[in-house]
Amino acid sequence: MDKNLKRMATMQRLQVTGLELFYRNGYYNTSIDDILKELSLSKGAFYHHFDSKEDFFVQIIQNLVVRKMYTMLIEPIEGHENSLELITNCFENALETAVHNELDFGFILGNFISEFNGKNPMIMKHLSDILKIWEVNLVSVIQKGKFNGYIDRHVDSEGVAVFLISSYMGIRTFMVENTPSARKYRFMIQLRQYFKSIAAKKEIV
Amino acid sequence: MDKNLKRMATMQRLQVTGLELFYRNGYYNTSIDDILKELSLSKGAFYHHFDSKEDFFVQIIQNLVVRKMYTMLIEPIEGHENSLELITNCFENALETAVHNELDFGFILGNFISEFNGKNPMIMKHLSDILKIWEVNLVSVIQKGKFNGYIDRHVDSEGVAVFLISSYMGIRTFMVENTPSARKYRFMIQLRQYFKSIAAKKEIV
DNA sequence: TTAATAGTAGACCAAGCGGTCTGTTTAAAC
DNA sequence: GTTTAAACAGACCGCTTGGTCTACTATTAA
Repeated sequence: MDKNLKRMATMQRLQVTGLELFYRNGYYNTSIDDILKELSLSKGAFYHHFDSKEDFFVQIIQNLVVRKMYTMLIEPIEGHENSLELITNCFENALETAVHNELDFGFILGNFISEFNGKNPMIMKHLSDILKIWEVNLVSVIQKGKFNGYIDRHVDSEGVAVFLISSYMGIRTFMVENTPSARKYRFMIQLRQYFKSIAAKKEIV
Repeated sequence: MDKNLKRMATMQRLQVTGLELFYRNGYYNTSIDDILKELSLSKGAFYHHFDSKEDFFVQIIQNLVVRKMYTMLIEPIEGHENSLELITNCFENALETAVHNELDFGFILGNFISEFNGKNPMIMKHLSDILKIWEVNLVSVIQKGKFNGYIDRHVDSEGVAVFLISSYMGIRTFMVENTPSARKYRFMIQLRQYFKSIAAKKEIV
């Protein structure tokens, strides 16, 4: 095989498995040997491709996490239809994959933020940046919703974004603890309730 | 000093410092030596009082965390006044202590749940129990609010509780990441907005 | 005063960690 | 075919971890 392709393939395999394990067991609780064992690779291979465990993790964030974030939580809410409906569907889908215990990149962020908070400012910076992307996109979608007449013009777009991100990260933590499907269901109903309250009041003019 | 008093005092000191460090650095990332160093105590002292690190942690949960949970998040919302107002004030206060980086026991729970999820079912059970206490109390307060005419009788009390716990744990994670005070402010406004939407509609009869 | 025991100190251990280093295999370049 | 460098294997190192064990000290009961 072409050397460069082989390099890419190995790095990709390491990163995918790495994220999987970091997600399941946490960063500090996952050893490099754990990842290597899963792939039947050696220390030599790992340190040939990555400088350190930290460098490895940062690359995972920048490659896998950012990309998935876009496809799961950002792209689905872009468009010119009803913003609130788009966000609702997006959350619905994201939480549904979470019910089935698949990788959920909104949740991953929250998890890692708790883990690295106060310990590794450099990694925190990277996590913050991604969260910021999500936040900025939410704000702009909400503002679009105001212009399009779907959302009440008096609401604070920034505030809604903060509230949405919070409740999403929160329900995800709460879902791992017990009865994920039932909690998702209840959560979505209350989210719709909240959305109704910030929707534009019809024909008051 | 009386031996039994001394025993209690040492155990208490260990637990308080232990919780502090576990909260700041995580359970797996805090060594027993870290705690011992802080108090200038030895391994001998520790293992004379506790069977293991795990046993130590469980005792912290059962003593400190449960108690603080009551004083911070449960007792403040008991009473016969407007439930929604009580909860609002309670969240306001709890988040304010969080802004000042003090121990926040609602957040502690969320943090530990992420950390132990899938790793230590026994500890997860203990954390779940505490969360359940919070949840049950919220539900009963909300139901009281319905009876008292403060909350719309059609809302799902269980759902509201899920939504509240989620958003609380979520905003706490989000607050550690950046500008805690501003985010708290924005969050509270949206929470009030949500509360308004589930409040009993006045004199429609 | 003495015997017994709770409390404490800290050397020690095996296991696991991130990371290094040397040697071997593999594949592209000539 | 030979050379060269990338890809990989795995022994090894220094350090930290949770936990044990033996010895010393302080306190209480007799």
